[in-house]
Formats: sequence, structure tokens, C-alpha cells
Amino acid sequence: MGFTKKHIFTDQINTIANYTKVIGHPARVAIIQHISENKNCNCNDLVKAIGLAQPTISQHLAEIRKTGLLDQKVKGKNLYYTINKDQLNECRRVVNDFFVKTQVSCSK
Amino acid sequence: MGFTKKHIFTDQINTIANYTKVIGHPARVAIIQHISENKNCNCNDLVKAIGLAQPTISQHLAEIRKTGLLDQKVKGKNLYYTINKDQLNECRRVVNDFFVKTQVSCSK
DNA sequence: TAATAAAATTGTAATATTGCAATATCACGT
DNA sequence: ACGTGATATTGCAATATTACAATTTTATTA
Repeated sequence: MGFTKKHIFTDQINTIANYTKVIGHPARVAIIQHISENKNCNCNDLVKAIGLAQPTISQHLAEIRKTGLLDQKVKGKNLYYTINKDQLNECRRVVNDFFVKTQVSCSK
Repeated sequence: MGFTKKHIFTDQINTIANYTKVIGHPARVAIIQHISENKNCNCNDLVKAIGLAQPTISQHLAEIRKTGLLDQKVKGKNLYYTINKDQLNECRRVVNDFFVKTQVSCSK
């Protein structure tokens, strides 16, 4: 095998796993934090700040983008990233709901 | 490559990634939820409820256990799992701190 | 002690992920 | 048009993950 059997789980469960999976790599945590702390930073800034090669950072950015957590603004040849606050909030809500639900259930 | 360069990141970032990585697979989300909803369920219960083979469930249980999120009680030949509430709370705190920090930073 | 039952471990195949060098693309300035 | 700089894409190697069959371990019961 090697692949995840997503079809046997509910959409709700897959949504939780999709969001947390993106945050489940230190490079992506660092990227999200760096973008949030430095408005309008570009790929090169991240390469310098984090210490992974440019294609690697670009790849992680693409993963984060898939979940809608990033906005981009083209200014000349530069591409500036910012966090999509609405989507970050939605992500936080989904993850927090998981914790709340779990804590409530296991305290009954 | 194939391995994650953990050493280039801070402990704080690695801790966040470690916790979220565990929740980053639907089987593990389902396992955590099922255990929290059914106190003292065993491996076999999870196999039936989730629909993955016994070794697969056992493997995911081991991953969750590594983060300290599970307690086990041996009763005869059965092994009953419960959620470690303190650790779940710690996990929630770490993940929530990440969201709070990120939201605060990107609103400045 | 043998049969049984539950769960971990081992071994293995398939797929996914991580990381980077090389290259391509795209927009700007000259 | 040409060179430059920024980023995405491609291709590839190494490692990790996912899943399961077969086996082992452990405890119980007949």
C-alpha cells in the first residue's frame, strides 16, 4: 500500500486531517509563522530565513496554498505572500472543534 | 532525501509539527474520537469500528501513544485504551498557541 | 498443558514525502 | 531583444508512511 484510505472516513474527519497534516511539518509551521510576522515577504525571504533550498520552500508553499491559507500579490517580478485570515480562522475553528468534541466526549 | 531536516528548526516549531502530524491522518483522528466516545475500548473494537486491519490499527495506536495521548489498562488478555486528558489538553494548548500567535502576528 | 483470544511485531509491497540540482517561466529594466 | 532576478516546475534519489499477511507474544480458560 502506501496510500491513505480516505474513502472509509467521513468528510469531517478528512477535513480535520487535511488541515493538521499541513501544519504537521516544521518547515510549513516556520513558513506560516514567518509570513505572518513579515507581511509581504517573498519566496527568497523564506529561503534565507529558513535555510532550505528554493525549490523545497516553493513546494511547501504550494502545499500550504492548497488549503487556502495563503494569498499572493504579484508586484513586478516579485510574489508577495500573506496569510488568508479567514481561512486561518476556519482552520483554527475546525481544529479547535476537534479538541472540544474530544474533550467533551472523554469527560462523560 | 526523504527525511525531514528537524535540526534546523526550533524545539517549539518541532513540537507543534509533532502534535499536528499525529492528527494529520484520518485513521488517527477516527481512533482518538472513537476512544474518547467509548471509554475502555480495545484494539478489536477499533478494528471493527474503523475498518482497517488489526496490524494497521495497532501501528496507528503506537504513533498516537508516542505523543502521550493514550493511557492503557490491561484487564486479562484485553488492553483497554483511554485518552490521557492532561496530554490532550497540553496538545490543544500547543496547537492553540500556534493559531493565536499566528493570528496576532498577521493582524499587526 | 493445550486451545483460544487479543494485540504487538515482523516482513514486505506500494505509495507518499522530503529535499535539491537543473531547468523553465515570467516580468522587469536596459 | 537581451540580460537579470524571482519563482515555479521537472526529474530524481533517499527516506518515510501506509496497509496488510503472517507470525509471535501474552494471558486466559478449558
